[in-house]
Amino acid sequence: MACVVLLCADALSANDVPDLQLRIELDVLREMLRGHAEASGDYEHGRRFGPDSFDDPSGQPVVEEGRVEHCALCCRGHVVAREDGVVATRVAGNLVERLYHVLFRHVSVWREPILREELHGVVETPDLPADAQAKHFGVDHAVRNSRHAAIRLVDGDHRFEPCVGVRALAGVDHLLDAADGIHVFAEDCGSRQFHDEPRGKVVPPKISRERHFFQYFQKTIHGPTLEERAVACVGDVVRSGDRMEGSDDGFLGDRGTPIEHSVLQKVRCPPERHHFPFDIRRGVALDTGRYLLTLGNVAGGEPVDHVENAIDRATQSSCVFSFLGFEDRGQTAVRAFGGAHDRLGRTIVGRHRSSENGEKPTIKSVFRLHSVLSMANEMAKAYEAKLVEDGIYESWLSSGYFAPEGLPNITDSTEAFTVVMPPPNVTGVLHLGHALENSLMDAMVRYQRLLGKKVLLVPGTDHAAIATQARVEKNLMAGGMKNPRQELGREGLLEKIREFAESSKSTILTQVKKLGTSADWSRLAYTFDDKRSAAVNELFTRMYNDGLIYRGFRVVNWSVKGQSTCSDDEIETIERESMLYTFKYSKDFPITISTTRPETKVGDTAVAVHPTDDRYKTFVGKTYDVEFASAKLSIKVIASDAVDPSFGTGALGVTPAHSAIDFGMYEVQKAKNDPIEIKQVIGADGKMTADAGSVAGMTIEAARERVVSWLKEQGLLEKEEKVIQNVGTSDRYGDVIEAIPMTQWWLNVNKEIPGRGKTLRDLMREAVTTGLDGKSEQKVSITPDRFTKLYLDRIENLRDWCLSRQLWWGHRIPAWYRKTKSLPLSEGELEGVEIFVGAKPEGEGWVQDEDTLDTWFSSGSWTFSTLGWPSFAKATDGKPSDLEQFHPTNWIQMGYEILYLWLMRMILMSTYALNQIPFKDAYIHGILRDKDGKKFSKSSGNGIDPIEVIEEYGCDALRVSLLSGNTPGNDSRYYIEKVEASRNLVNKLWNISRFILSAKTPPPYEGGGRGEVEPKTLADKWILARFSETAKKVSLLIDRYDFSLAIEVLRDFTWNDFADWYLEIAKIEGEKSDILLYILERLLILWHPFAPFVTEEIYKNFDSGMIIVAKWPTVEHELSSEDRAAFDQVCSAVIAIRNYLSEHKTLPKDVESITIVNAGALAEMESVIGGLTKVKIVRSSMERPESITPIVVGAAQIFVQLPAVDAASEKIRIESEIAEATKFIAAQESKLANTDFVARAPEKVIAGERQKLADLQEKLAALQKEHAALVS
RNA sequence: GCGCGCAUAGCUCAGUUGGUUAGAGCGUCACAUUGACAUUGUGAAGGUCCGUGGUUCGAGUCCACGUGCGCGCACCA
Repeated sequence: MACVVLLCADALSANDVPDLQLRIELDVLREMLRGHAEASGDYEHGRRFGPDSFDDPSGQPVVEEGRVEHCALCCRGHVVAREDGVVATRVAGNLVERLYHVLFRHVSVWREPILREELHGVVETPDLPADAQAKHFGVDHAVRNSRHAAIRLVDGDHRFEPCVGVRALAGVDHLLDAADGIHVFAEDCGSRQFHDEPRGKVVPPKISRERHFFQYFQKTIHGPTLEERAVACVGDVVRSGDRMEGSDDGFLGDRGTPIEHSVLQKVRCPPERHHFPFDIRRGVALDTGRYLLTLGNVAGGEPVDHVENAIDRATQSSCVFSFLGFEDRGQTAVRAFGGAHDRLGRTIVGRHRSSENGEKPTIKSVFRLHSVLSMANEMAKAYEAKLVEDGIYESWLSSGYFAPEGLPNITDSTEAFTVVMPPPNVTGVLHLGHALENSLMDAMVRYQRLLGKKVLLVPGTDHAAIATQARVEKNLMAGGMKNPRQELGREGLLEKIREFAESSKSTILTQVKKLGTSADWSRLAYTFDDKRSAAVNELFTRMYNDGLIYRGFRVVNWSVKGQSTCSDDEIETIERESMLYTFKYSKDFPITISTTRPETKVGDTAVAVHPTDDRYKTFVGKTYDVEFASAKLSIKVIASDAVDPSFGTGALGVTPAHSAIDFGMYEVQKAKNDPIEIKQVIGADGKMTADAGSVAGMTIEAARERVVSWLKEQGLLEKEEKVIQNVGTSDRYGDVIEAIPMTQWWLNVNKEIPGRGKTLRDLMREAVTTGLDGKSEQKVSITPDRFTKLYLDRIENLRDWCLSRQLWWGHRIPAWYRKTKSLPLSEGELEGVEIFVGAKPEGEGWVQDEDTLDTWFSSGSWTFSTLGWPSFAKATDGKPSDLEQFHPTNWIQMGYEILYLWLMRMILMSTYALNQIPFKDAYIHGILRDKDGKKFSKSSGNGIDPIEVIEEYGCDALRVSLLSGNTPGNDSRYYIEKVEASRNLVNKLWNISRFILSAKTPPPYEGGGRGEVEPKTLADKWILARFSETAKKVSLLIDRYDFSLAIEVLRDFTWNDFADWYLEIAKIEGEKSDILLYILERLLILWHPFAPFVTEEIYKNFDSGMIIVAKWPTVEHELSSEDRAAFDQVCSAVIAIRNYLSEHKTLPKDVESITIVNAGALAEMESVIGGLTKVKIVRSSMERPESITPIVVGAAQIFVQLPAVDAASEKIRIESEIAEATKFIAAQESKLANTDFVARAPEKVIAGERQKLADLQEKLAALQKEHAALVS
């Protein structure tokens, strides 16, 4: 079995290792590490865990002879060989990580050694399999967080996070795992835990970047034989001919030059050298096969001369070396020590030059260096979102551009664009769903701002009555309280909730800002603040006065746990198994009935049958007195259409007090003047009432058992069967909803509104169909359209809305009673009570209703209560009010799960109060799910904090990843890989900009924008036209709310057209700065809605103010079809040549020349073709070279002069091309031979097809000619 | 039971009113890479567009039926 040993120099002594070869390595490695430890000030730590602490609990030799096939890396830690030949390793090491970073990551992280104490968090963990452990620690996460951790490390406070330790492990494991499915066991350091069993197989890396490195590593380190690798350890591998000369002008010089590959220097190594040499004393150089990677030693605080000595030694041993030094914080000077030249004699690594003032630079951190660079005026090598985002957001805030009044060139007549933010609940922290919402909203709003509109995004939060109260009560109960309401009382609990809500609110608002949301914070609203409360009271009062709100006795949804009613929309139905009992009330009772709720049967007052059911016809109208479980029941047999004669016995026991359906029958009977009784047997406390006979006072469950056993005793139970039943549960408290009759406040949706001639239902319907009062500008469109249908369906089945809640956290109902001792709970008590609705009435004895309003009552008024209704609805001093300017709002986004809860109520409230729709367009998005398609939720523990993602990848990357591939109304999944890809895209944009801006500083801005540019070459024309197309398309797509496609189009242009084609051509043709800047500036604007931060940061290089208020570009550049065809041909030619070279396994540098015959448009693009294919000589010619077979691109033939070509394989290539062409020609011909097609298809389509055929035929002819030549 | 959605490359998803040889990202394989970018470049492999039938000159796209998955609503006595 192949093993990888992860060795620990500190822990091993050579004597432990029987294998000589290995022992040599170990010696060397240990020496190396010691040197490393010494130099890094780490030695003492190393000693603490030195050889003495090594002790193999199993008594096995540390490494069994012949077992070890790879010796890869070294590190502090421990090695244990197990009987199965697997070598378990214990790794604490930072060296591995250092190597790892050095090898694969440029600068970036330079970790200080991990202290054992800090690792305890990791060490002290339960024994879990490694993958579970990885999950437990979030290893992937930790990997991603390494940079973040490093920052903390070098800040000098040495606060280590457990993830740092895991990070080290993860890195090593991945490296090793890359070997070949080897079992690698990683253990944490610390002798205390030494006797632990290894923890199992480590999961392979998931993140692409990491994988890439491993492959790279694997390819290069794991050479074919042990000898090679062993010898590589000795250090003396670079031949004396590889000179190492000092130089002062290396690019690591003293002039503040960017460090480039600072720690990692790439040095061309003779190809035959495939070893990784180490300098045993002072540094490490790894030959990866292509490069010799040299790593300078780290001298943590050591004087430079020490390092210099090291260099000398290193140089003597002919090991290529480089060293770096850094001065203290804030200084830009970076020094390179040592030097090296590549084979061409060019300086690769600058040699050290002592600092002028004689001070010795010391190495503190690599990361700091990066910061230094960012602080300097040049663009950093990679976009570091973390370093710029907060600053940029600050600058937006202080610019005033978030407020519509603060925007430039705004007048009263400027078109407004308003969006209200769906207010996040103040129940904790934001989740990824919020990140999606903010990305959508902010992209939209920024786009509109760039179009020059008077843009307002109103931010706010929602007190979320039930959700918040439930959360706080839960927290209190988790803290040991039994019944928070009882123990704290109304005011006490409210105080707690308020406290929680305020802290949660401030957290949330900070997070919303982190997401880059360009909201007008001066208009910040809260559903529970004074202004919004005033709007709520006003609405309630008006509706009451209009007779729409009434107090009614009704069966309501009751949550025993929450001690409150809830609306139909707040119920979540779940499936569960339950028993269906079939029985008679008594022996004499003529009809058998079924139920799943036997305990409620003590409240039965009737039995219902279908009117046409012959079985029971004779009983209808009769009343039977029975004694059921010691309760005296009077059961009347009634007929009702609601009964399904085919279900069960076709007869139904009617419990008016505890079933909405039955209550309906109760009302029908009352209306028919043939009333049945109503008898409440379940109380609000979830227990049986005094009316419940023998089960009075019992819990529901106990009562059920009791009734069932009674039925059995009496021999009344006929059948017992298991059924799957849907029951409603409270979505906040989770308990099963009981139906209980109560007096509550209701909103009547079917009553005509005085003076309007319409009901609320009518208004809600009109708003999405014809528009209010038939006005099309008062019509709400819903994207995607299918939700309109759902909405209308719901409208048709709408029932009165139960408004009152027995919660404390919320708007107290503005109703006052007089002459009541306690609040009425039953129908009868409604009478004789004086009710006043509005602000507190005059006079004595008024008591306010204890209840609060459904939270959606206040949310429903959100679009206009945030804009000043009712107090500031009118213009003052001739200035239009917010309401006049910004309502109806233009656009809103929300998830489909609140379509009924919120969208509907907003339409209701707004059409009622203002006779205006709340918004013109509603964009409905789906739910964001985790990578397995599961909903994010606290209980499944799959929650992801968007802020953490932002810290790691940047806000722009998160936004782009959430918006791309996400279509309206459809759920989407969240993948970290997607964020990574988006981060790469953002970085690409950054580097494109860096390249362009480093060539030329944008000229001063002159009002009206940087002037138009004139294309000089074909490529110029092409890119300008492509950009023009892109800009138009992006506008169109955003107008259609197709953010995903807009991003795709932008990405395609940015990466493929602009970076990969045009920028490469620009390098060849030169003198493109004007066009590049022209496009870049406008491209940044197109990107800005999606990636606001990076674009703003880059835009600083343009003297054009802030990009947030830039002008959306309109670009008009056309491309003639000839030019387009010509450019396409160039591209095809380049691709064909690359392809050809790839097929022939030939590098471009080995191609002597390329000759193009019948070049046509290609003739003037020779240098471009040469540049793009990296072939030095490209020429067009009338004469074809002898004995080469060309690539055929259109009419042109391209002859590539390879060192050697096999005629037979050429023949095969041509033949396969001929076959392919023939196939398509045949298809094409048959299509055109179809008379129906020619007769009926549009002209344009036919012409296109003909052209295609002609092109193919031309190509085929050329191919056949070549084939003939080859054969002859 | 009624209604809605989804089914396209190994994975996640795009695919605008029907019109090239169906796309992207990630992943895979091979190669390259010291002057913007290893967060890179180049090339390749990979698809019966769930099935059947229909409309049409032409269907991933429209229609019907079927299959599988998901969701909503109602019923759930």
